[in-house]
Amino acid sequence: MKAAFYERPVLEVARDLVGCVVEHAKCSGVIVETEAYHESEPACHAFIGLTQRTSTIFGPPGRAYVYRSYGIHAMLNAVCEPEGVGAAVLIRALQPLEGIELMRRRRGVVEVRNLCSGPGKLTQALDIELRDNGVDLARGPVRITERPSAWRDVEVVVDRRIGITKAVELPWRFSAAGNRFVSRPARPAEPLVAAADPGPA
DNA sequence: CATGGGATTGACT
DNA sequence: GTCAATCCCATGC
Repeated sequence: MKAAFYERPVLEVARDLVGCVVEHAKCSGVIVETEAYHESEPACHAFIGLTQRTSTIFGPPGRAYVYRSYGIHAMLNAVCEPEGVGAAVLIRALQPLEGIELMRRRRGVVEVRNLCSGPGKLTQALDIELRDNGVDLARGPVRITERPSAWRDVEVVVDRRIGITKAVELPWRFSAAGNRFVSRPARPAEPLVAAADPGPA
């Protein structure tokens, strides 16, 4: 997709990326889970402002922002909104499409469901690393392309982001409804009216 | 230059 | 459920 796709409100891009395809190093998968991050909220790296680490997030939309987490895992994000605004979409899970044997070798596991069902897993499966920080996602080597026809009308559900300690209440995680390749299934949405069973506290 | 904190994962009780 | 691995970067002396 071209830069115009990413130069929009980050929540829209995060929703629309579900169903699109990520490809790199002879492997590909359909995005089934994303999270949005924006400079206005403290869970976003860009919240602290422009630093060496965050310069990619403030750069032109449509680039990859890749950083290391917990010293071990590389995280893949798509930079969004106009240049100068710090916003990005974290790619959290893929449904494997091509190169499954190669993914198995890279991951050291056999179960297809375990190849890309987490942000650190999918970068390992597709061999995405810090060297890919800043690459143009329309040109590659890491590339994101449009939804295959079977995913054209995928149903997307929303709930809270995972694994953060700040701004935990924001419903900024998007996943393909009922998909088995997500890192964690979405919680059912809060009912608008209290049900007969109030549930836990 | 020293220190602390992770947008996680896998192994283990 | 608990917990440690491990590295990059931001911050403070």
